[in-house]
Amino acid sequence: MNYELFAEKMKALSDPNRVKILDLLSCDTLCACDLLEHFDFTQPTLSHHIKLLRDANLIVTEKIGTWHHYSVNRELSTEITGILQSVFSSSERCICHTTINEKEDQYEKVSHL
Amino acid sequence: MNYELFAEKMKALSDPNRVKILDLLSCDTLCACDLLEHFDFTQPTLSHHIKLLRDANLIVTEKIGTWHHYSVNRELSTEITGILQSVFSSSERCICHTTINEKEDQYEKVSHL
DNA sequence: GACCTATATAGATGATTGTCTATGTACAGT
DNA sequence: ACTGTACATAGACAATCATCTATATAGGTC
Repeated sequence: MNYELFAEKMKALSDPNRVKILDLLSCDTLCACDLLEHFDFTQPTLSHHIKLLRDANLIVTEKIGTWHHYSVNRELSTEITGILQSVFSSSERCICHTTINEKEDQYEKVSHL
Repeated sequence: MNYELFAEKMKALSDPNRVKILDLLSCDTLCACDLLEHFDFTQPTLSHHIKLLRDANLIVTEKIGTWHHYSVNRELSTEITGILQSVFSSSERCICHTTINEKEDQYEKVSHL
């Protein structure tokens, strides 16, 4: 697994407002103006959060005329939960199964994302 | 769900070094000095990361004499993946199922953590 | 008690983050 | 073309973060 890439996804989820955005989008595709009604911050701040979520591939955007329709990327949800469980559960490449020298190599090479 | 609490767990996972710590601990209980061999930073920095992981309840500590033995809290892993999936999948309290006025109330009340 | 080892804490510092105001861009209707 | 609306970008700023050095604490050993 690539720790950097996974940590980036987690960072995108590390703000309560962004989690709320995902939760709001989980049921229905919404535009920015619809989302904004549920928050106290300004439109540029929402735009900033949406950019971070989009960069992390957690949401996808469809432009229709002036409106942008945002929806969650459910594939990434299953991918993230899978990686999370692999982090928390023991595996062959775990330290206790490798010598000190083998270990670092493996941590560099293996990549899930 | 409580967005704040969940985001805090995600923030604890948002650093690649902390993810690696969890992965290292996932197979075996380790002490700080064992963990430190796998990183380039100093002992106080490791201590800082461990504190954040412990505060988030992602790892537990058992003191035996001078040594501290750290291990992952697997219960929290399943809890987090469950919440993550509920964020990404639609539910009854989703915006499309509630009126504008009902909605904010529900987001305040419901709590999973 | 003196010393060593394992870990935590304190305080400093540069980098990153969340938010704001101001402005830009892109499309629609008149 | 002009105006309005939806969203993005730029730049500033205060707060938070990851890291460091220095020091403290706490448990062994002699």
